[in-house]
Amino acid sequence: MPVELSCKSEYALLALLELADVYTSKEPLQIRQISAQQHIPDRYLEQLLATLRRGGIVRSQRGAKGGYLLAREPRKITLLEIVACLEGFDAQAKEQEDAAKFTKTLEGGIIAEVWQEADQAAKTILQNYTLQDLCDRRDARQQLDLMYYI
Amino acid sequence: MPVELSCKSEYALLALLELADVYTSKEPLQIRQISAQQHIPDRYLEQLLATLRRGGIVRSQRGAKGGYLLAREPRKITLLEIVACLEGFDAQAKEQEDAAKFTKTLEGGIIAEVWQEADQAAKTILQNYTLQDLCDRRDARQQLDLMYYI
DNA sequence: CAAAACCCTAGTGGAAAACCGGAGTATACT
DNA sequence: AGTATACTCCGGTTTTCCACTAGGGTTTTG
Ligand code: FES
Ligand code: FES
Repeated sequence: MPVELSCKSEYALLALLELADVYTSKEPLQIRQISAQQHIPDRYLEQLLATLRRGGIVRSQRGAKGGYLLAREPRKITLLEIVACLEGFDAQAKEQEDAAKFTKTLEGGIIAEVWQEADQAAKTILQNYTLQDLCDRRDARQQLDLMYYI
Repeated sequence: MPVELSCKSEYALLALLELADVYTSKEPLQIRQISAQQHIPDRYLEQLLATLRRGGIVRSQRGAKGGYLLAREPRKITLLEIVACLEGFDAQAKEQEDAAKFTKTLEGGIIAEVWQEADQAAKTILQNYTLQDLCDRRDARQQLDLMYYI
């Protein structure tokens, strides 16, 4: 119940998985291709990729034959970093003001502490997964499904 | 970033802390008193307490001289139970449909799995805190603040 | 019976999230 | 150089959700 998976993060992860698949080719992937493949509204995905670029997770190449590439190897990109990039900036500010509001009262401060502990636990999980891990896991699953099919 | 603390949960926890304080007296506490003490909109708190009652966390006594009491000792009420009661029912349904939507595609399923793992980690934290723990922690903090003041 | 409390159900307002559109800018290819 | 392509910036719209409000009903006390 407590951990949210926003539409934003989901779209971004799907897009990054696509980029991770073609990472070794060094060829950029275009918004259109990704949005068609993963059924994501292209104009919206554009915004997300721009945010990821500003966050240093993705590189972009402008002009004809342009597109997006991962800025680093999939092994070096954690899920926490991704979601922090997308929701982190304003969310972090939001969190600060929430903490401030709560800490005005003693009880509120205690509650905020416990919630931060829970939050930290969830973050640690996401910290320990990389894009590569997701790819590997998906490939393994696909193999398994194939074997069952036969 | 990922763990939400909704207004609902916050209000409910504050109210339950009040109830926990007077638990031994076996005297019911009224909505008005709680809302005044913790600055919670009374009409809203009413709904939350109703939900907590349906969830078996709180008992109510109707009529004049009525009010609310904890259904069990504070030691036997976990924070997870509280938040699950408040956001759980529709959130759980929501979660199911999300999982179903994601699992339609292979990538979506993988992502959902990871998120559930993170969610589980956060839940475990909340599972291991009871209302009594919060009270104790608050009291300890209060003592400390007092000592610094002197 | 009347007052005090809880009990239900619905509805409102506003903010945030998701999504769309248009004009601008860089790049590649001919 | 010129044109097509694709990213970039920024503003607007739609939709969804949440905190909150409201009104009428039921139970208990005295
Ligand atoms: S019920 Fe909300 S994450 Fe499981
Ligand atoms: S930034 Fe969202 S919980 Fe810490």
